[in-house]
Amino acid sequence: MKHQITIKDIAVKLGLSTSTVSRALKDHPDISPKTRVAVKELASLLGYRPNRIALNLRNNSTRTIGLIIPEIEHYFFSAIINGIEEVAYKNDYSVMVFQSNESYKREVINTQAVLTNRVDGVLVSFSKETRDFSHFQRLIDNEIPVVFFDRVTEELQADQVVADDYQGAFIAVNHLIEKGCKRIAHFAAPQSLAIGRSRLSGYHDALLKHDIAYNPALVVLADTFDSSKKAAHDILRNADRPDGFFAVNDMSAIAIIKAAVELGLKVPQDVKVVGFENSKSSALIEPELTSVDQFGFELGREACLQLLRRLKEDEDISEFKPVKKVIKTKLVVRGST
Amino acid sequence: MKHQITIKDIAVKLGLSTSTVSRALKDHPDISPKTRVAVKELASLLGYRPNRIALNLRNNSTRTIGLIIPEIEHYFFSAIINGIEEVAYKNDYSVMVFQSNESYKREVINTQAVLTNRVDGVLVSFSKETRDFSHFQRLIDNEIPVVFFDRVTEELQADQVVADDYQGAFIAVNHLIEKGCKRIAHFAAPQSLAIGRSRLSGYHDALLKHDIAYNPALVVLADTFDSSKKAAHDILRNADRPDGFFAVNDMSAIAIIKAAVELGLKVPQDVKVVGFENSKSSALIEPELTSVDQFGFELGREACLQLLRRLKEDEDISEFKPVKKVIKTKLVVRGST
DNA sequence: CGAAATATTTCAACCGATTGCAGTAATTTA
DNA sequence: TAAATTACTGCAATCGGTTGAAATATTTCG
Repeated sequence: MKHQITIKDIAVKLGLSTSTVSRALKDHPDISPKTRVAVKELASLLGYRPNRIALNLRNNSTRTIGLIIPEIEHYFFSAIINGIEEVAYKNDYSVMVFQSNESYKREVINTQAVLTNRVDGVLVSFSKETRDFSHFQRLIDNEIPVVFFDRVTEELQADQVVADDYQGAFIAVNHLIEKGCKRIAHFAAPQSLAIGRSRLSGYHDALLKHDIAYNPALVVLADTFDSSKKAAHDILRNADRPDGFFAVNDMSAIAIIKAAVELGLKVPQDVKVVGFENSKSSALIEPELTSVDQFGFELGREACLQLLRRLKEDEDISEFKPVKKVIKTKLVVRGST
Repeated sequence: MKHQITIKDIAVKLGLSTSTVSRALKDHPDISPKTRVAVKELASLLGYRPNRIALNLRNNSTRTIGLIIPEIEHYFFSAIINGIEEVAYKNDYSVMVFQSNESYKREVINTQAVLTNRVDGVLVSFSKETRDFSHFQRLIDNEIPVVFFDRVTEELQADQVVADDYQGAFIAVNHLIEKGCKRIAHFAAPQSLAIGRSRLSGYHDALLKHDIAYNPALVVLADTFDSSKKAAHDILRNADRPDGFFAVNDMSAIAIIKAAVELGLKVPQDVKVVGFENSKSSALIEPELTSVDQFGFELGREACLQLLRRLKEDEDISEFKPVKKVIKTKLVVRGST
């Protein structure tokens, strides 16, 4: 990088001290109008921009937010990043992105990276592998505000922003029942994730409400396209195949539709399918997918706003009360049900 | 943030000077083994981590890359970010993400943001609105290496990494012709973008090769789902409707398929469609979409690698020779042709 | 044993900007 | 005209770490 114009350059050229220049630039009342004008003119002439790093050092703040996320290349997460960046931008913060790629080990390294980069706060959605949270505890111990979103844990004293997974699952399954489904399967996420548990629980309670017995055989661990396609093939070949599916995400739901079509079944006549996410893809497939919108953009916004709130607070850690923000979900009904 | 352990804390506790501690931590030969061990032990006991910001200030480098991108919430770009983050991570760089949201004005602000954040280098794919490039020239004037990817311009002396748009378009249209299409429409991106021009040109030349006259009426500006769906409806209602479509991206292609289906046309029997991107969605729709894979992840990797190369160089700006890296594309044939 | 050589540690300046306090100049007041 | 205000401006320390040069401690050797 070229030599950047510093306050000293301006000071030397005008025969002033750096302190005077500094004060002139920020309209300090002590500085005479003449000096102030001269300094400002020269500053803009030279294209002076304050060195943020020097300020960072002095203020012990970087106006930077660290974002640790499983994978960017996934509609839901990219929508979240979009929301986060939007709020950060409006509040003059920058966002540093770190992917864990669903790897616990890499996630630990990511937490070290946000520490070295001295970000002011961190937004986290942890990996599927993560069971131990001490690397996040380390951030909290350093009094770096951490807000978890989507993938959260009760094991840490930290803010959470999540979609209302339980409610979303409940309305989805309720919808299937109202559409006449009697035998509803659930393709679930790992039960180590709260979203996995909440969605299963919503599924369970919606069945109960309609006096349908909960049948563990109809709950399958399958949250990717490939695993879901395979599982759907298997389960749909049974004589007593399900007439409805509630999938933990859209990819899984789409895989189910594809499997059903491949087996000569008609969607929604023979099998109805509901996804979770309301991704762009849900409107593209045929039939279009009924899905629970979990408002990723909103979720990102809220998570970032909550973090900014923490950053503004006088952090009296002894009085810390974690906040849990739940974003209501909404069923978007389309052709698959 | 809590008080972070500094070199001074260690120095005071051991009755040493900060210089000794600093040297001990980096195995400087001047330091006696006894001191070195003592310092290192205390450092790890206290959980000392060097303050990156102080180093940034001194070294005038942040080991941070700025990324300016139209929108994160788009498969192609998120794949690129993925590739970039991957390379940055392996080389111990961090990535700061700035969205332009396809807005020129915001893009200008983004370039200022990367300047204030004193990133070491910048990766850019500019907005559809951008006609004037002086904000990027400002970065270059500051001797901050800039690498453009996907959306590039010849107006600036800067490195470029692009997919082989011409070749991709050519093989796509060639494929349509070989499949029997006689009347091929092209849904194009704005001609202000190089990708728009290159893909049109590939389309044009593939027609020529097969002695099919180029018909301007078959070239439509439509690069979003909605605009493409509308345009496809219009053009497919004509008596002399096209029997093949080459769309500038997958969203556009999918919209065409949807429109065709809505009009009672069969894909690929009545109309064949090729997209560009090979996004996740292309394999989800029915029929699955034939598409030109532009390897977003690779493109991101290469762009970041090129930037890192520049960062390593002794930047003798007078001898700067821009590099243009072209990533070969590949046609992925599926059910839509 | 004392000087020279070597080993180890400290001093002080620096990176760029901020800010409390001291200092100087200009103006007002007695 | 001298003293007291007031208006400006500069000094120096600070943020945390690095590094050339100087200082001190320890060894080595004649």
